[in-house]
Amino acid sequence: MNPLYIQIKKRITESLVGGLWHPGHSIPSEIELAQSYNVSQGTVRKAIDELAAEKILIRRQGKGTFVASHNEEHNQLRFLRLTSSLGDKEKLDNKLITFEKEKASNGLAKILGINNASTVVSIKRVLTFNEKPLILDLIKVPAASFRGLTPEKVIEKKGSMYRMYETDFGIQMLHAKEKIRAVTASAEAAELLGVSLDSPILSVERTSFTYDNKAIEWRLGLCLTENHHYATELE
Amino acid sequence: MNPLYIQIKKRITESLVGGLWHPGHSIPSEIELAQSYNVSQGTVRKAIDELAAEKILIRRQGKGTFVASHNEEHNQLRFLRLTSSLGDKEKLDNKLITFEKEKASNGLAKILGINNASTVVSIKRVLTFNEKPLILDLIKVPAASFRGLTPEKVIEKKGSMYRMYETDFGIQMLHAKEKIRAVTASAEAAELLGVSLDSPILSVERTSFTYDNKAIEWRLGLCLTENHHYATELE
DNA sequence: GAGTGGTCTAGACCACGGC
DNA sequence: CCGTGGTCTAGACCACTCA
Repeated sequence: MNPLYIQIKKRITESLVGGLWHPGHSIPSEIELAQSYNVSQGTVRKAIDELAAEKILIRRQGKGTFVASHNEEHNQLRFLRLTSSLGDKEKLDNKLITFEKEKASNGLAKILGINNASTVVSIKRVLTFNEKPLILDLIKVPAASFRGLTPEKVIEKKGSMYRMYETDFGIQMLHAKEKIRAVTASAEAAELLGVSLDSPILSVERTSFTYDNKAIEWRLGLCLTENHHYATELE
Repeated sequence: MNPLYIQIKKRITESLVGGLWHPGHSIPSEIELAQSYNVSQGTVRKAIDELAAEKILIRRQGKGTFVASHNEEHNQLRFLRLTSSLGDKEKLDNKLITFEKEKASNGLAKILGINNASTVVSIKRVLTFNEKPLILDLIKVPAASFRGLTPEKVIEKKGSMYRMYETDFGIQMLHAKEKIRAVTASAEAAELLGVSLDSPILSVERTSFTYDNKAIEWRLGLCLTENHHYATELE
């Protein structure tokens, strides 16, 4: 049998997945949870500690424990690791290129955990910083999970896809895996990013996950790294 | 005043830095530490919990708590994020190109936290996988911290620089920051890696740190990513 | 002042490793 | 069997937030 605090953690996660508690709002206090689960406060505390470490919950002394939300300004770019090498502040913008529905390839279906040839929404866009194109994104999400996703919504949200997923579809991005390569610009990428053919491009392939490691989005980002770099930390 | 467990954590870290306990060996049991620090076992436990989360200590139920070591086989490549896209097992090898001592530039001195124009050891090498060149590394470390570092040592250790730092110089790599870019192959890189001029190359600039965030090594890795990718996780 | 999370303690019992 | 870390509990007190 699993340790008690792991079971409590699971039950809390289930309440989160089930939508019992909502992002940005508080969950019951440790004492209340301890009573309703019939365990000691210390056990609830340990369960919440882990969820807080995973950034799924946020503790605030004196106020309570809250469901993490990515709506706040400073969280907008939580998953955007590309930063200016000069350290200047930049104005982010979003230009939609295409918005289509299509059948998922076998590989994509496997990654997203959906049936072969299920419908996916395919979005192509260019992110600009200070009016200059920097990233060409190709994004694919299961249509079934995002009914009502329209080109207008993508444009309206100005590039904050993950924020839109949360507010409009109740789907939260919790973590992601990336594969990074150096490639040369294709004809399309060269044109959309405004560089010459065969310029070096940083290719970032990302699969994003929500609760319980359920894949929810696949995307390929092609980034210019002349004045920017991808920052990461090894531990 | 800091919480007690933070103070205990600091005292444990000091013992590690001071070399009182050695990598791979066990530290005193929680009960002994609690007695010698005059705190409860729970407080020591919380301090060790954090150090274990940072992979500085390793707990083993029934055996004790050990100082993390990177000598084990499976830890060899802890900081090598480049993996084969095909998933095959590969034979790693190491070819030393140049080994020189030089004066640190101002930028490098600042990164490494040493005086301007201090002497650094500069190493250039090529890492091969299955006999094929894959990474061109340029490594710079403060000469003062690595007295006795010779070309022979680099060759002998077959690419495990961090292992050598630990066993031969008592310096442990704990974490690192990286900046990643896509660039084109210089004439030198093209020749050493066996690709054509202007091929796309993944540039990985790394600064590595030991205890207390002290920088200890700077390196630039130029990687071929035709059949490999750099893997990372966002959380 | 009431309620929240944060720290600290003391003690009980469990699970694992090695003698 | 003993000693280790791992879990769980109960209770005390502190620090912070807000009415």
